[in-house]
Amino acid sequence: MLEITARDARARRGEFITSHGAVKTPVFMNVGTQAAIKGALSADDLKRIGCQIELSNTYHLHIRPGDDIIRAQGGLHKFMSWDGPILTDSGGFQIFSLAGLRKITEDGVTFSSHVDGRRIFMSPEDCMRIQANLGSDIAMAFDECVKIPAPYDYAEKSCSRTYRWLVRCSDALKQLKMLPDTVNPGQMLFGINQGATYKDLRIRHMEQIAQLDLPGYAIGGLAVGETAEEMYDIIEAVEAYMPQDKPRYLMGVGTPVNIIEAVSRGIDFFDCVLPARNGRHGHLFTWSGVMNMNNEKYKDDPGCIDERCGCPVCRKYSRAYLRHLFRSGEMLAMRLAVLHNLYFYNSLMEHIRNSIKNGEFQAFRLKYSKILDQRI
RNA sequence: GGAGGAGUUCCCGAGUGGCCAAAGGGGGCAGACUGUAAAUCUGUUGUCAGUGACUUCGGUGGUUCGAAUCCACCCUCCUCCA
Repeated sequence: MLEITARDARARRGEFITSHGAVKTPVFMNVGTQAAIKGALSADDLKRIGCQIELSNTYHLHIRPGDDIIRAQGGLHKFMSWDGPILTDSGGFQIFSLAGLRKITEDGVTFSSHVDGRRIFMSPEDCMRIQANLGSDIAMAFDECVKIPAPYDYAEKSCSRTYRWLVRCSDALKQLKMLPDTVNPGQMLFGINQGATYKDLRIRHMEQIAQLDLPGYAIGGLAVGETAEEMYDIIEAVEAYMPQDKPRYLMGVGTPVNIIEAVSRGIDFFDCVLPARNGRHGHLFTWSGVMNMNNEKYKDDPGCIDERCGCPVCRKYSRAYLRHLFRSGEMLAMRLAVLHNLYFYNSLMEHIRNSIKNGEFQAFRLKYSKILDQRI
């Protein structure tokens, strides 16, 4: 259950309880695919940058080191030394992004491992067993993230298969949680809405999965090539059919503006690789827009990244120094940039939550939804 | 003093008569990135003019329809022998 504590139009502020603590929503989940935040951040760093919940990946951890190993180490929380909530993504996105390496059937998906090429079969039941071994607080359903644009026929077939897979996921996880040695008895399953850009498919699928009364629901398969407007339209269409008292998670999204726009359409959970990946590449998010720290114009800039940012990096280091670190290929460049970007994202969410509480979200949205994605 | 070798566009370095403004790398400049096969990938890097023109391969002359490439002399550097 998502306890909703404030609303501003469709935007909601709330609290979601997991076995590793409460999550204040809207929330950004910090992505650590392989049980690590790329950019050399530790679990301690996550605390410093205001991370509420971390996200890891079923497919990646199954391949390496192996979910059995993580289970034997006491589960993912212990393994990576993070005692806060964890959501594990199912590998559905990898079905999409590793398209050249896989084959999909009703039973499940056969992958070639991107690590060593060996063939791996994963069914919805396997996916749940793996996530149960990891012991995450939220397990994501095994879905197919369909490529956009997709032929209607294919999207429809894929959708109904994803629905059947969801039923199997739900049944499998119930069984797994009843085992006496289950790693996380409080593990919850979120279902994932699909349907490419077809609103009728999206809505029909959402209606179907809502009936399973799962602890949360995600919208998947967006931000994969369609325009932002198309994405917003789909969110609006689907949101009307999502249970009010359950968290809504927009998977893989997005830019700061994407997030604000999605919150205004009723979304509560987000995750995205952008702050970490772009940070590693020198792109930094600020309250005045996005800057490329590699640019020559910063070579002698004594200011910090963003005066309005309270992150540990902005309190200490100049743009000139950061640019030097990037130009020199120093590992510290990435670390500092990712620290800043994730702090920025987490603090963006905090601002969003506060503005909803104070009834100022629409003003906040008006003020920032143009400038935050702008290049400076 | 003698004998060999080398000097190429910001740097390293390929090129030994036309397809060469000149491979490749580095460096520089810029762009992309949305449930992470990404510390990655892409573009650009003589000048001016938007197709084309002009200047450039140590220097100066020469051979040739045509030279970074061949010849002569000069300058600089390296190695070996005295």
